[in-house]
Amino acid sequence: MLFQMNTRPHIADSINNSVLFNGLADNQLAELIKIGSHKHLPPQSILFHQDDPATTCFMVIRGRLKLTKLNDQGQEVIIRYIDVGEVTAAMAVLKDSKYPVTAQTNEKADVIGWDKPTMIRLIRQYPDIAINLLGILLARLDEVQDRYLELCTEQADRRIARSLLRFMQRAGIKTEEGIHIDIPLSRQTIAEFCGTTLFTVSRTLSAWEKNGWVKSAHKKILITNPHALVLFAEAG
Amino acid sequence: MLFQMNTRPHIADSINNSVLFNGLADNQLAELIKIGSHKHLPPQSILFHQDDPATTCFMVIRGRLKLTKLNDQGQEVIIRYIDVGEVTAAMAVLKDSKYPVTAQTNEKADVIGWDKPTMIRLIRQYPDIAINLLGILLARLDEVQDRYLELCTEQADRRIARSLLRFMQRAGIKTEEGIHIDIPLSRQTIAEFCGTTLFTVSRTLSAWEKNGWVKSAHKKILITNPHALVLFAEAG
DNA sequence: CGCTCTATTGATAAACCTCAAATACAGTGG
DNA sequence: CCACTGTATTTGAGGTTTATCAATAGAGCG
Repeated sequence: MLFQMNTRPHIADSINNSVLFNGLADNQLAELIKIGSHKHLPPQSILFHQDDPATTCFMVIRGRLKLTKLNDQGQEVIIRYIDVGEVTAAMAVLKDSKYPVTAQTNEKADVIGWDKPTMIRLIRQYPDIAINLLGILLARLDEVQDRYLELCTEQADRRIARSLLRFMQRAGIKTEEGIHIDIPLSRQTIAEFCGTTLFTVSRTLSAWEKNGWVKSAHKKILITNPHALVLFAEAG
Repeated sequence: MLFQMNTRPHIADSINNSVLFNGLADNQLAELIKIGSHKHLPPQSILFHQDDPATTCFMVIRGRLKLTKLNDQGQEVIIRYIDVGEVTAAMAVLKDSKYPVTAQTNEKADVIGWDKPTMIRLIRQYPDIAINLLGILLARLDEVQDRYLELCTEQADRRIARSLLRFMQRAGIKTEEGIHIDIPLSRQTIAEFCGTTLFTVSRTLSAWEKNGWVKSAHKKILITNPHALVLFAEAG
């Protein structure tokens, strides 16, 4: 176990810093790493599809998962991103529950999966996991409800601003030029996240680039004036 | 306890049929009824406000709560309804978590509240409660995400159709004329539920009334052709 | 009966989507 | 290194949806 933790320090770190397994001892975490099924995902691959929902709970060890939903016409909407140390398909734990979302990668990623019986056993063994899971779900419910409110009441440019700020909070890296968002974000991707079209996103970002609020180049976004963006998002 | 259960059969029924307390024995339920703080809510009253989030978990015993969110400009959006036997503000259980929504009544309602220490004690005593709560949260997360998808990708009339169908599922009563929705639904209310305006709802319902799909009269909605509504919602 | 809240309907305008065409960019294989 | 190819992005024109505003009518309630 120690060997594993030394050769793959990122795995132990991810699990150790995860909210789900918060409170567990080191040897318990090592056990988790051992019993989980490790999976490497190449870029643009699908971990599970909404038409065939996961029965396994996954934690991201490296990279990032994109959780999406498709409607009848095949239009895609981004529900959220799952970062390192975060879990998805935790509902595989619960009997009779389906959670129709699709998880895919933009860039290569590694995940650990624990199947239903294992998760149930884990929860019985460490009841804190259930409590942690409750907290995670509540945070996500709250976030989606916030975005639902925004989608209902705000217009596209403000939703785009809020989306950028959300991405910034999740994956922002400070540079001397500004805050760089460390996710490859196409116009299409941003549009799918906040419910608009890539054209509207393009026009809006062009305008903000003229204002000096952002700088963008092919899937890379740099926020040069976060303050202005916040003011715009909140007050118009 | 038996006395209480006999004089207020609806309370015991509500708790007994609740998902949250599923699996608990009768005497345990009676205990819950006893230790909870009972509250009667007149129509149009606010149980808790998003600016002052609840620290108590509430279960609806009679009537129905409306959960809403307000944005900066005071525009209201309906997150969901909490029916008899359902709970809200369950996050009061978790330390450090805030859940900024407003719970209010349209018509008079009764609720039982359990404060944070009580809920924590209950969960420790009956771990099934945490599992049940997980299931409830997952179902709600899924529902909001569905509506998020719809709001992103579908236009107003189809969202209205889907909203009516959701209300029908929750509060539909079969009559010889059709299915009556047993919630007072104004045009404004429907609009706040699916992210449009009362004018669009009014026009849409007028059109459907001409089609013979629905019949409506002052906050009362009767769905006379559910099948047509389903077809319209799914296929356009 | 009058007051207030709700609903209808029309006219207008704004936001934003759709489509088209041009340009820029990244990666690939010669 | 360069042409080639497919993907991203930009920008414009035009059209549709839907919000906004206004004016009126109806329903419920004291």
